[in-house]
Amino acid sequence: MRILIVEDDPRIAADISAALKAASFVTDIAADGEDAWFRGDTEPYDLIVLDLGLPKIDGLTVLKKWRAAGRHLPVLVLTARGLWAERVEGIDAGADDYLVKPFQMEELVARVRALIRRSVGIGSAVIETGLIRVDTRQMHVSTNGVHVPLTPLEYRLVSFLVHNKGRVVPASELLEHLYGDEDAREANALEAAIMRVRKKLGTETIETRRGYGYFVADSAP
Amino acid sequence: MRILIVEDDPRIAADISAALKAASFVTDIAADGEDAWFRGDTEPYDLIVLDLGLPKIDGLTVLKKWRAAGRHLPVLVLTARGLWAERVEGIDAGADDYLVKPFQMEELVARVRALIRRSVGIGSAVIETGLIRVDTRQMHVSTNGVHVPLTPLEYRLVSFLVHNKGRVVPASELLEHLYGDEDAREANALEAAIMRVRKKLGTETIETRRGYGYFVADSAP
DNA sequence: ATGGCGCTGACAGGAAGCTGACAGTCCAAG
DNA sequence: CTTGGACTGTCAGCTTCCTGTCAGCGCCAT
Repeated sequence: MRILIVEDDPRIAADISAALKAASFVTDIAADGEDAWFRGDTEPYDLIVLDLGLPKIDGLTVLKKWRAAGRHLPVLVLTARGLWAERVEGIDAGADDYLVKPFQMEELVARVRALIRRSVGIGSAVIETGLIRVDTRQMHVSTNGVHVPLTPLEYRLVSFLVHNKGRVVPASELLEHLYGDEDAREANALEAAIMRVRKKLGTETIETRRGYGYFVADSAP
Repeated sequence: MRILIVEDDPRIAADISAALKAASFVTDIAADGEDAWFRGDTEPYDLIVLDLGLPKIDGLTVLKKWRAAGRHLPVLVLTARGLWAERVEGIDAGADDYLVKPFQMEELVARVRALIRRSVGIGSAVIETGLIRVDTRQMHVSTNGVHVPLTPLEYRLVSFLVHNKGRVVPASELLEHLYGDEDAREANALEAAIMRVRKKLGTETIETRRGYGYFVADSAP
């Protein structure tokens, strides 16, 4: 899962980024409205954390532009304490959730997880398919009730596929969502990762649809 | 389905081409207006993605020439951000849809699919005939509710025939739309493909009209 | 009946994907 | 600062599957 953090204070941005990375997300940072607008239009993020006070272009304006262009990805808005006007405007502009500054990182991470789940139509923090079970809060994956330790990359891969269970996910899409824009990888890196996951979770968990991508079956069709 | 990409930046052209190929389209690329004009006049494309800023002949001029010559295939125009004048001119010149640069590939692919459906008079992303059902977004084909896995070529074939259901499609036309101009094939390759599809979906799904071509029955006559 | 169009099974070249080995990088412990 | 281990990208070789070609057969229309 790849997240764009839009925040002009580099310290806060770094903090948020660290917290989200620890929660197995991939993050990019945009420090001003112009950059944010461009990236949000170009890259396929799963969520955007948007601070409103920004140089060049205001956060709300950027949000409105995205919505006008048809971007429907979840946006979590960070707003200064007590500015109710901002909040109302945010709702109108198409924000999906808010967090009032200052906030606890834990809280932010929890909301991000919930928003992403909601955006793919999953209610619970524990996602199950016929073969595996992913606890998104603990970042635990288990087969037959047995916990299987995964490396960060492996977990990101499994998590993304499970969030998109029942759908064939093209390799290109996986690459885009598993890696930030600074570390583009070749397709083979993905194949290697898939193989490593299969070794741990079993060959059947991830199916290959030759020519299309990878597929994780949904338990309840 | 065969698509002409008119774009002078080779990187962007390659990106678009890759995205469309992943969505089971066949693509050719034209890097300047002159080449675009010639190909658009010569080859039977199902859609054209047209960038406006081009060497030799301007994109709008090319579009106008095509329209003047009576070509009515769908054209998706790529326009630079904020150039409203271009947009208005594009409408006048006969563009069917726009996309403002920069954009997400997903969005482009979605619009291309929609335009192609519209051009054959189909509203939904799921096309059904009496015997089969094609989900163009997931690239799924099913008979009697059962998903039938198809190889890329097989899917392209079925997709094209289903988009043209109720009409006899000559073999020559199939060849032109299933393959790019770089990889021309003999007629027998098509026959082999037809046979493979029939093995998977049933002999009745594709009828042979000897001397004329192939035919997929429409469900609602 | 017969010529030709279309069908079919076999085969092979090549592409897509898999796998094991290896090495560079990063981080934590000493 | 050094060392060791975990993680992961890259490479090379291999396997599997896709698909075009060929050769031969069957069936339809005249």
